[in-house]
Amino acid sequence: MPNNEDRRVRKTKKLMTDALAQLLMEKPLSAISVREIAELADINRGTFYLHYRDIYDMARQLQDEIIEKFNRIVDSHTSRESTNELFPLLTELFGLLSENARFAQVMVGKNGDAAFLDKLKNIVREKCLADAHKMLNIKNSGDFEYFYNYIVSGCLGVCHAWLAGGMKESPAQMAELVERMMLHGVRAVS
Amino acid sequence: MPNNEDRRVRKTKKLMTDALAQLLMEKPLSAISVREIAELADINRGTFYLHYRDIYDMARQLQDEIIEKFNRIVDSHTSRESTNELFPLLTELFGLLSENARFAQVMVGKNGDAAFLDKLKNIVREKCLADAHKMLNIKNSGDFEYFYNYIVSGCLGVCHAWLAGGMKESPAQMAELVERMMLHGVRAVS
DNA sequence: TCGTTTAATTAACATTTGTCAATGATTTGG
DNA sequence: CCAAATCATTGACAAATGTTAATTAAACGA
Repeated sequence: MPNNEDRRVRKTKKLMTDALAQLLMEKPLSAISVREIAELADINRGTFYLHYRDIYDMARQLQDEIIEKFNRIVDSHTSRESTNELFPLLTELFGLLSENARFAQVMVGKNGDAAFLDKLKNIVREKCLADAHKMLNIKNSGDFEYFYNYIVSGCLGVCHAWLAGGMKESPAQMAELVERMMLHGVRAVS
Repeated sequence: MPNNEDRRVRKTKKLMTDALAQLLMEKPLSAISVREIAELADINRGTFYLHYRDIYDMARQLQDEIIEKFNRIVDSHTSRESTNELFPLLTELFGLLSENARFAQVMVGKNGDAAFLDKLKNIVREKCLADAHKMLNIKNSGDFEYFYNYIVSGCLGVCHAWLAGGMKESPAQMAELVERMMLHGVRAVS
């Protein structure tokens, strides 16, 4: 039992997923039809609806698999007394992206889904805000909300650039770069 | 001649645009149908297709109107010998957002369109990269691409937070805040 | 104001999307 | 291996989407 799903389900889901990944390389989700996926995956069109409500539901479920892993990583780095070690957390997160690059690359890019980015942002918000205050050494300012958004969105932009550029750097290298930018800003780096 | 379009076109386009804006307040573009827009705007469904190919085409055209204005503002601040004055440019851009808040707020948010953000980023890339090197005082590093993405995406995240929060601050206040974050990072602010 | 031009409506149509019951095929647990 | 359960396929269907030609209505220029 390699999974707790029926082997047939795994097979057809993989077929559909591969088809979607292929289609996403050339057009946005909004231009992809169920019929296309079914034809490319060589399955009956009705079969699609046994698993997903529509194209967007399919994308959301695939996203949620990544989100869940993202969540677990963040949890494992904030629960244990929060040593405030940013680098190991970032390294793991970049590793997660590279392992799921096929979809993450699209979902974070111009053909991507803003809701996916929003979910990622909210996870960070809920779980890292306390730490963020400490780490960033921000005197409790009314502008904190903007600082937070600047940093988190900036990081996601870097993730996108990394994925789009073919992930030339290692997760550890990216973690180091991002940590420095977060803590000291761009100018202090170089 | 208040516009170069037929008065009827202006009227129906406004009806459709208002209907879309209203619908976008409660659901994403992918959940909005042509039929809904037509009913809400009280026009014939076929009339929609005289102006737009589909919902996404409509959104894209509305985006492009904002993009065009964005472009003009950036141009007017980079063409004239580029005094490198960031603050006036940012102030105008935040002003543009506030004037088009009804759509900008959605397009930048979680129900938004990643392609819209991508276009904005690319405008900045094409027109501000030279200036950015000077302003940010970055020694030509291989990581420049990441710095650039961090800053631009960070700024867009701040724009989103500002729009989503009801635009409590003035464009000038936001310009000042963003300028400081861009040049000196978050930590140096507060 | 009048004729011309252009847009909006209507109604019919083809295509696509989503749903469903019946059937056939495969997996799983025993 | 067998039987029960689960899944995929098929074909039919309703609803939604997109297209079109003919008609009606409105705006424009002179």
